[in-house]
Amino acid sequence: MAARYQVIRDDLLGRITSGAWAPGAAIPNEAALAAEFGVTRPTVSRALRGLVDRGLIERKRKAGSRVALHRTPVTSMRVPVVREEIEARGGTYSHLLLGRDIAVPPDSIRAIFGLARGDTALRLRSLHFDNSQPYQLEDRWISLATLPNAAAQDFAATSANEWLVRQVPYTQAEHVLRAEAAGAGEAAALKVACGSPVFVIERTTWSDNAAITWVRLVHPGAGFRLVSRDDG
Amino acid sequence: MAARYQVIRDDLLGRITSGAWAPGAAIPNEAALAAEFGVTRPTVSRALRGLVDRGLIERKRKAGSRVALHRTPVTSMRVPVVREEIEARGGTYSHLLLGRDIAVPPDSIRAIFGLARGDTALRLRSLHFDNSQPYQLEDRWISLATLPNAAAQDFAATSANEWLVRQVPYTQAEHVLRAEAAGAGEAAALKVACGSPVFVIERTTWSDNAAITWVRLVHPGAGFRLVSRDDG
DNA sequence: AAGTGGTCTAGACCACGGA
DNA sequence: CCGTGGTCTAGACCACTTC
Repeated sequence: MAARYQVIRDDLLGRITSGAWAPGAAIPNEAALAAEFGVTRPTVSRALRGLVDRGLIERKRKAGSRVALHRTPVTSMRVPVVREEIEARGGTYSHLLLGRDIAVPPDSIRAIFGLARGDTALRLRSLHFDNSQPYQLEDRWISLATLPNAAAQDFAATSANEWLVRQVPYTQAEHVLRAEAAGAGEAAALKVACGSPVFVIERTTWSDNAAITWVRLVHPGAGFRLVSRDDG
Repeated sequence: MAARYQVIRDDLLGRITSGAWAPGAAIPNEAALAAEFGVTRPTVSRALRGLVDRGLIERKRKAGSRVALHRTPVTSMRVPVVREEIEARGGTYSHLLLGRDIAVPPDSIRAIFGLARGDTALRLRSLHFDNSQPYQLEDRWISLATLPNAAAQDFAATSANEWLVRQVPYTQAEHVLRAEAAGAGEAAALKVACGSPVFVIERTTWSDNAAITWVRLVHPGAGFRLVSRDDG
């Protein structure tokens, strides 16, 4: 069932977590481990690569391998697609297109999209509902330089996010997470008190170094949590 | 410089992002790609594995490989170590131990630690400063069942987090991120208005399925953002 | 100079799962 | 059944880094 490189990886993982190999300690070289486990060196190499990917060990040629001193606390985070997130909970998803226009974006967006002064982009504002309750307020800019055919698309039926992922697989993304006080407009749309805490996600998405879209997602603070789970 | 498997991986990545291979489309099998690039099959396999890890393609035996339809929006998130985060910005880090006692934890913590009713754990409350400004309020429980020697440790000098990562490399972690309104005590400690938005991180850490610690980190909303960057 | 990890080959066996 | 991906071997060459 389990591949040999996985068995070896987990075995070595156990030596680290059990403390048998303390942080900073040297690890036998690949040849020695290959002999110990009765496999060839490439197999050991693959097992060790898994530990490097998790930030558990550090390797240098000639110097050898060591248990990492400072674990880089990197976890994988899943920023949910609204529809899937809601339907996974058994809720009913719907959304409403609040506004759609082609306009000159603010300088911050302009810089991200690499637009010249006066260039325009597509702006969409919409509201997502979970069982008719406001769940997320979305303010999105789409680069028409990268996706000219977005101008012809009607986003009333399919949401912008669903349309976009179908168009271009993204290669890079950046998320900024913040807690803010709800502004007047946001509070009204989300039906919360003005000034109450909201969870804000700002996501910029690139495909092959070309910016596709920038979006600001606002959740009512009380009704939203982002969970990330990082398995060894 | 670049390894052949990397060159092949990036070449295939380009075919996907350029749209030459649309989402859902079939990819030539490993043998065909090996012939095309003039390498052996294991090298192609490694290149494709990189694309699977990024969620760009899906593979099934016999059925072959396809460009993924639904990109799983998984990004890696770096939850910063306070000291490093502050010092990286050129700030001066300091921290203050507000309280330390051995007590019976609330049921939620008890369940995570797997403790019997009435069992105790170590509780630490501390405040972290960036240039003498409150940066983060920390409320932590440490399982004495897993780490009995924590009871003998003085956490005034080294912060709990720094001590812990030196003790046990963790293998699993779960983060819950939320926006909340500051409570009275929190607001006072962080020097913000009561009810103003705060960014809350709750992290549970396990080593080899044994819970190590649970911590609640509260940041003033205006002064904190979490950035995650996912490179292709 | 020499040890270590990084990669690649040529060939092989096998498990899975669609037809 | 049998094509496909998943893995492993035995051996090799090379790049990097410390000695």
